[in-house]
Amino acid sequence: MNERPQYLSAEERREATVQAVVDLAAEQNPAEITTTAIADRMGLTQGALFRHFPTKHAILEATMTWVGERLLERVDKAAEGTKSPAAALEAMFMAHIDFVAKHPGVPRMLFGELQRSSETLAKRMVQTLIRQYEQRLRRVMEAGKVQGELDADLNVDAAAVLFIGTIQGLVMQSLLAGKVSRIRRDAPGVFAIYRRGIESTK
Amino acid sequence: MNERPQYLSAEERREATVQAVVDLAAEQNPAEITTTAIADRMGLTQGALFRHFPTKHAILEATMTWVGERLLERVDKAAEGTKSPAAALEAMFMAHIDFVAKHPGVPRMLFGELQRSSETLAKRMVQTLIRQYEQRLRRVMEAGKVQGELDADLNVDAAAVLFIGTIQGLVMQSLLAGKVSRIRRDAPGVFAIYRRGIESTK
DNA sequence: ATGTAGTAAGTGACCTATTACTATCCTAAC
DNA sequence: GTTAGGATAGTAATAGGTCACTTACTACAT
Repeated sequence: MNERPQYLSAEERREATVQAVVDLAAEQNPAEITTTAIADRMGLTQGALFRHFPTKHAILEATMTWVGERLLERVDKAAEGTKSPAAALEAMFMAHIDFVAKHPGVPRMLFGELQRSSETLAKRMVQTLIRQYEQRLRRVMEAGKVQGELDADLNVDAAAVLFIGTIQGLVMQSLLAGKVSRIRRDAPGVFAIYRRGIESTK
Repeated sequence: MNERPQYLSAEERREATVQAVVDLAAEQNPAEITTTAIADRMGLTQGALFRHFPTKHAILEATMTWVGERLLERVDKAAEGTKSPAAALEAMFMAHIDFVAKHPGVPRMLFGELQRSSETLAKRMVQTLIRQYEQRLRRVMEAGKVQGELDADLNVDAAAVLFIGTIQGLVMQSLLAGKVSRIRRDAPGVFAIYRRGIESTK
């Protein structure tokens, strides 16, 4: 047991801070996360955070970077091991659902950041993230159209919007029920309808 | 011209206050709407609001009541003049999109209220609203299954979740682009995919 | 011994709500 | 009609709380 206070390096603290934010966002309204709450969670005093980040906003930016990297990495990896575009889409969906179920605060933070009136850096990062995500979706869908798995007349832009909306709907449902477990439970049924909407009639 | 200040009745002020909140939510982050901002919009001083509402939260509650009544009324009316369940669903969707395009702050307020950690009355009202909405959707969909327009094996609960998610996705897209007009523009394409996902294969 | 991680105690900005006072409206009596 | 006067809508100022961020100092590591 190490009862004495243990000083961490700057990079370790930055990493731990981001983790604290992601965890807190799962438990409470992301908009209401204060620097005091973050510091408490880490066992530090509030002022200590400003040794590693110049502003609270910089903490949010670091968190967005973390989220973006992790989410895209997981979704990409899920798509890699698949044999067809339709299978890739389903794998991406399930990987995304898995990520959201593990970090329920993340989609809420993203949505909250998008609502900001001022053009903050964090908001810009979220916009970039979602655009990159949509680009991946469109690429897979185009491949699916060529291959014949997906409807030849499919509106790929609309399908990408709906893909993300599908997840957003599940997140909303989990907020309604107050249970994160609903996301995993309801995901297959919702995706089945989505797939039916984009696949070719065999 | 009436240059002199004109006093309004209590009920008129309550109505005007709700309108101010709905309008402000369209322009800025609903979470950042202050009583000063509401009062400024109405041409009053901040303290005057507390003549008509005991707390800021009471203002939000009144706004939620307004939103719930208006939205359900419009959706119900749209469904009335239709000849089939599938047509009713499309009319409900378009009425909802029309409402959201006219009041872009509304879905953002609802989602933000759902995120509250504390169990506020306003949060409860949003939960009730969405449940009532889903109930209407399920009823129409069940009728569609009986009639044969919708897939006999359709998971009605999942379809209701996706219906709302579809709108949520469009709202997110409008936030990404910073243009409310995208909602109306993209709605038909997105709904086409949704309908394809739930209708019976002819 | 020196640089860095952390603390404790502020500071000023902003926000909700209250209070003491003023302006306007409405009604009833003349 | 005019007007006294109570009821109500509104103002200005401020109290009290919370929040992000700063500063002066201390503990720790190498």
